[in-house]
Amino acid sequence: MPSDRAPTRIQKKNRAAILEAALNVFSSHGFRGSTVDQIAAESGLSKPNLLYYFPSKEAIHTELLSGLLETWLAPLHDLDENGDPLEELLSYIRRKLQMSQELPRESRLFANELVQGAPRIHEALSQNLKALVDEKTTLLTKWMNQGKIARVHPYHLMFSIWALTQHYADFEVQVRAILGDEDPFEGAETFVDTLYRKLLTP
Amino acid sequence: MPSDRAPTRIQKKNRAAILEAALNVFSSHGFRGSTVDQIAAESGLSKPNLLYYFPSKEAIHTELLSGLLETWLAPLHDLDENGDPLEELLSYIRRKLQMSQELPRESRLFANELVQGAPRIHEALSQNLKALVDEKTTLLTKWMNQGKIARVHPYHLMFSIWALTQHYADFEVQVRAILGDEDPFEGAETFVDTLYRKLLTP
DNA sequence: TCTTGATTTGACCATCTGGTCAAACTCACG
DNA sequence: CGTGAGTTTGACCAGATGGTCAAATCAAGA
Repeated sequence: MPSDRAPTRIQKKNRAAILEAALNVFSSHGFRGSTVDQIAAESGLSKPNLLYYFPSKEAIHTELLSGLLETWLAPLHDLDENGDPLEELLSYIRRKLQMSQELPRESRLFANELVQGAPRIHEALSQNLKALVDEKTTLLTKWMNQGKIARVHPYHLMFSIWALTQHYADFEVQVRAILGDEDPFEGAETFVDTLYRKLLTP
Repeated sequence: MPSDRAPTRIQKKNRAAILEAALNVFSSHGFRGSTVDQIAAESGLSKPNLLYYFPSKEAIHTELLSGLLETWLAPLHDLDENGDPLEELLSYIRRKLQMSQELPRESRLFANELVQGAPRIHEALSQNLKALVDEKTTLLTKWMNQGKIARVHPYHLMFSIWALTQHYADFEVQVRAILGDEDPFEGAETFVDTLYRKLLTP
């Protein structure tokens, strides 16, 4: 086990390789469906060597999730009280859609965890996420009261944005099976933009 | 193994019990995360007895999925060419939402499979589902051309309906973590109704 | 009631899987 | 270049898991 001193060059490289490999494996097979051997192979390390850097499979998974949570919530964090309400929301939605396109593995990592009842991130949901969402829905309600955007249920508005944007990453196989060669994200951007403009224009 | 004669009373009862148990287990842990022992315990049978009725874990899973696919696609099948376009769509959406509420296990069973790349139902997606969707999107396009509903990308309209309605079943933990005691489906119905009325009213 | 096919089970097996460990090897630095 | 900390690995282990099988039990019709 690496000591608690500053990480060496090799430690940095190998820990990064492991997390990258784990993201691939966990996001495509879920926690239980992934094996340490798979992650080891994918990262180019032997299994004992991998377990020299992380104490357990669970530890890798936990570190991945908590490390990515911040990235995952950043767009919502950035929803700006001082911007134009409709444009702020549309830009949030566009960023979420972009994340589905550029970080589909991350999306599926969380999707896997959530669909199975979130046994390992239940706390983060009802603490961090809940607090952030409450803060932002308060802002949304304010905008609605000011007549800046149409009045809809703010929590369900949130859910709809997550559902719509993450769908393209989480259920990518299905989307591709239907669309064939058509690029999913091209049509998606226009579609969601239209949808939320119509929904939210007062 | 039961012969290929007409199933006995016991066969019917036990096969049903196994499929019911398997739905519970597979939908909450995914295929790989579920064990034959779990399904056996849940169905009240011993493991060898369970394997007397189904040749393998995989066979149970396959039968579940293919058995439920029809139920799952029924609401879309029922989209009626001769009804009022907007009302037909809204009623489809309401039915999908109701299925999320009443059959969340079924929804999560498919979600688990899809998020992991649909290794076991890829064919059904690009055959049955694709054909049905193509048929119905043709109808949607016709309605759009007739000016009965607003013109949007029909495939993405479909995706949005699936994403929005199934979200409440698939990511139920998250929804509940945010909503607290509030009933998800009460707000959801009003929300999606408003949303699709605004989107689709020409 | 007797017989025969259907049903059930305890014991068992091979393989997979997460994890350990001692020994070997490598690297950076004095 | 020598040395000690850091790194790597082959061999191994215990428990979990999917699946088998022969023997025992049960149920329904002749």
